[in-house]
Amino acid sequence: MKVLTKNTDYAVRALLVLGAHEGDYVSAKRISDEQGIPYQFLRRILQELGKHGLVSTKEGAHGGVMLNRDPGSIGIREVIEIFQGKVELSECMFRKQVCSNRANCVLRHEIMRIEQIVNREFEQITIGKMLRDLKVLQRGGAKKQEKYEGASG
Amino acid sequence: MKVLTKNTDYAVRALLVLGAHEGDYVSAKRISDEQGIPYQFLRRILQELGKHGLVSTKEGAHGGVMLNRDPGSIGIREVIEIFQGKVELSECMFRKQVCSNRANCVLRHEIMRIEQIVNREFEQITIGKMLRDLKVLQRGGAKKQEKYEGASG
DNA sequence: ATAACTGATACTAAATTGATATCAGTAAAT
DNA sequence: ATTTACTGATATCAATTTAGTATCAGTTAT
Repeated sequence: MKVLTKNTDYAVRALLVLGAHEGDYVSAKRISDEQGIPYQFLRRILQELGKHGLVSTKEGAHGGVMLNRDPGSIGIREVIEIFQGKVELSECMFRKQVCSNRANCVLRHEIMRIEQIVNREFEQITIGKMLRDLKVLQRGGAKKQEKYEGASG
Repeated sequence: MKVLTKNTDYAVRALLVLGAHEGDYVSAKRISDEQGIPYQFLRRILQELGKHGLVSTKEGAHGGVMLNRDPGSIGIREVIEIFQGKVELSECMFRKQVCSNRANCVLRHEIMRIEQIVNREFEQITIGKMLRDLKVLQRGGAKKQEKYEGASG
């Protein structure tokens, strides 16, 4: 059971790159190369992020994509919702006979409680927070490296 | 984004029915009818639950399926893992260049922390707990009804 | 004019999900 | 012993989702 799809995965990685170059337009090509994300796939993802206002774009040569929001305001939850829809555990796991009184369904409450926890947690992981963590890693890391240009798995 | 599939949904509902008839063999047909679950689909689900030791089965006339464990020991997490595999947010969202130092990856830590929260929560919702909640509902509910034999949505 | 870009779609392959169908075997009731 | 009510084990299928590719048109810096 994989919770996050490639869409979301790639989007987050792209946002991290953009966050590391705030104020600059970065081309899809470059992000694709640096992150090893299939180019055309990434293109669509970036366009989607654009439609949702997370990034702004500039056409033509020297164009590209630029982060349009404070990295700290972009939580994983938002990205997930763009590409995978709202997190729902089940339409209603108990909509059938087991739970006849849907309105008061205690169990449904239980499920929704977890949904809220998950959403809150996802919301608290922001691009900004991730960038800070990455910087700590890079400063404290064993071997020095160019920004995102290393090649390791 | 739906977290729980029909497999899991149906399995939980079946386990609830079985939990309400502890010690008795209940046929797939009956569960299917009572819960509105497609018969053949349910059959496979019950067989799977059998293979994992959650239920025991009895062939032939008057046979069926019986709960093989204490309802309180069966958490949703276990059911999810049987039908959807372990809950993983992503193989490793940051396995590529963004996170070069995989072993110490702080972000991965963050993701795994959420995974643990989700798993813990799912684990704490047990068939036993659900059954208790259902009984409270039924005692306190507006209209009386036969055990699971009503028909409402 | 050309190279380096984005916008917008159309398309495809593979995997997953939900569901159905079939045949064989077992056990209780008659 | 035959019928009826069951499970065991698979095979098959359609729809949807996921991941990825391809194409054409338009924009901008040089």
